[in-house]
Amino acid sequence: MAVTIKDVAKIAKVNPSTVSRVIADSPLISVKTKKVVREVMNQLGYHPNINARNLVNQRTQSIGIVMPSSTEKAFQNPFFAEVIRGISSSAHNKKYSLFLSTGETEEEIYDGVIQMVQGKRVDGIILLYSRINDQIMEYLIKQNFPFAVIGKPDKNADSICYIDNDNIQASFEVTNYLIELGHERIAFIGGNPDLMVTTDRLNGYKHALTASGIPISKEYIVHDEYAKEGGQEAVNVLLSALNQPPTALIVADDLMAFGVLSTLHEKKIRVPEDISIISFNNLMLTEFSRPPLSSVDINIFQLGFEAVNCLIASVQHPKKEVKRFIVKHQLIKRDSCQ
Amino acid sequence: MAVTIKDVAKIAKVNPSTVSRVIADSPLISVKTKKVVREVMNQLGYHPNINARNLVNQRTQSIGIVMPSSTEKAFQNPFFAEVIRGISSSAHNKKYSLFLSTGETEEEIYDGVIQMVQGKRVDGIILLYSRINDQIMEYLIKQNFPFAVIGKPDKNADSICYIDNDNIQASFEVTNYLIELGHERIAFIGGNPDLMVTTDRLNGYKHALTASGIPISKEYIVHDEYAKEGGQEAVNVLLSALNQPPTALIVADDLMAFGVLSTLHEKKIRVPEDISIISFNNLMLTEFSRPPLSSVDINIFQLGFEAVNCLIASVQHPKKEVKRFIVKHQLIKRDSCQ
DNA sequence: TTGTACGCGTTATCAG
DNA sequence: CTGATAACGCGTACAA
Repeated sequence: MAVTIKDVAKIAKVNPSTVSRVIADSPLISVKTKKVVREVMNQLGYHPNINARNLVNQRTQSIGIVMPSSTEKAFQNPFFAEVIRGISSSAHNKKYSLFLSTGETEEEIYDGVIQMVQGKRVDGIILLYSRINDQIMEYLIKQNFPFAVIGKPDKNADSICYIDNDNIQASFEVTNYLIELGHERIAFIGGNPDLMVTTDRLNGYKHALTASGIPISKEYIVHDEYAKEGGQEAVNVLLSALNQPPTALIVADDLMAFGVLSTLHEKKIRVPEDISIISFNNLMLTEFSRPPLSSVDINIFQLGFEAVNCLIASVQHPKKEVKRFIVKHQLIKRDSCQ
Repeated sequence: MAVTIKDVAKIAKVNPSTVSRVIADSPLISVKTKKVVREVMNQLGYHPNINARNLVNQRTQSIGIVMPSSTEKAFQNPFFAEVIRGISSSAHNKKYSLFLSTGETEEEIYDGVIQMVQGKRVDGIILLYSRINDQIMEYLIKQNFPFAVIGKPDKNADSICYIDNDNIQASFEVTNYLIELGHERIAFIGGNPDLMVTTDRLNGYKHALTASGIPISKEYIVHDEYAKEGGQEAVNVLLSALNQPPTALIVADDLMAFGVLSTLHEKKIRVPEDISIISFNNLMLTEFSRPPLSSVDINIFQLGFEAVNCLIASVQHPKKEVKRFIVKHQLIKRDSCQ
């Protein structure tokens, strides 16, 4: 059995409550007593039992992280490693721990969240994605449980704490960049259309076209979730089936863009000579592709970092208005557009 | 205040202990009582308080995951997402939750582990990497705390529960593959030499050379940690500075291989015509590189999956001999070698 | 088959 | 400044 507060108390010849106060560094305790107690603590190798502490405090100093279903290909996107890095960094600063959701299906993850919340295992939750009609988000709202979303909620956006890029604007700029390069036949390859990030990027693209008087063609808009298959299929649809194939591609995600690049190469279509391509997220890998991929840096790390800050703020001051944060983006020009 | 076991008891007109037994589905309780209690539980929306349960049970049904320091570039390697996917899958099967270490420096992570262990926050720990003289591992051994390592421990290997590939053999095969293709000037680009995986892969390479009577040249062995800089520097050292440059490269990690590929391209050195290249891990991305990268599939998912199995086995039967698992590997030939 | 009583390790309130 | 005591929510011997 591990050493408890009582053991320390006994040896230090004080009451357990005194030891507890020493741990909390209460100013009520005399310097002398503190010193004695701390010595005994070190000597015995005392460490507080976190479960007991959580139980009595009614809070856990830990945050639940909800990832997409691990069966989804999206899970493997380095995006998540990077948000978690940001989350981890800020959480550590604020002395919070991280709890990971597990589960392969929607349903399993949903149940896991309920366990976390009702079981009082975490003080707040961060959703690493935002999609339409998400039951988890609805549940958290109904429970009035503190949470933060990375991405833009599909509804109730004004009462939800979320951290996002201005994806509409980013996509608008990207599209304009291509237009300025002289392109008019610009296609959009999106990911899962249920994700808000996809719709936002699509909308920015549409706005930009409209603003420049270029008609929006349904044939130029393709959705596909998976990097490889998506890449192949999208390219086939856009370049083989159309008699007016696009001269530039906007791809909603770097990973998918890799798939597209690879398919284009197989088809002996040169980038950027024959077709330009630009994507989003600016993963570390974009500089290694051939040609190096132009991409929008969305500061993934900061998304995670600020999510924790916002969440903790709303955990500590549940009444205050919800915090929000828009993380800056930046178009990184490499060699995939001309 | 949330609904507790007492609330349920009161309404169901039974004793709290009876409710507790119903939760545990004790065979002592009559079917009738169970039904009544369960109805009340549903009606009130009862969920057990996990902290209270952890406290009394002296176990938490959760596993601590220790990643490399988040400042290290290695953190971003998709390898980790994939192990965690495997861990998550098995953990969920076995009703275990996951707890993530945070911390940027060595020291912070070490402290975090101590908190987890002494605070009784987790029942066991999985180390996602293995390197020489790891203080965390030494601590866990000293504490006799259940843990599993992904990779091979540098010492006490026979008393530690670990999950690994046969990296020596894998590297041996890879090297032979290149030798069979007719290469004799084969270089090795390794990662962090403190990692066991690096040494194992290096050793397999050396064995194979020796077995074929090819002398081992120090000039052909380069270590570099980072994908990009590593790629550039390694290529410079090997191809520009030597008067007998290698005709084939074995790279210890796909990510680094990307860096190498990119640098080679800048230098207008063709792969595989001018130089062959092969690497390890078979990340999803390897098929997108140009040329698609030959790589060793090490079944990352399974590494994580089995790690949980081994760990839980040793949590539940601390006396039994430690479990081990060697995950199979497979050489995936693509187009980067000739 | 169910109820009683106690303990798990802390913190917080109230005396002193 | 410190001690005694009552929670926190649950599980489990022991009793009935």
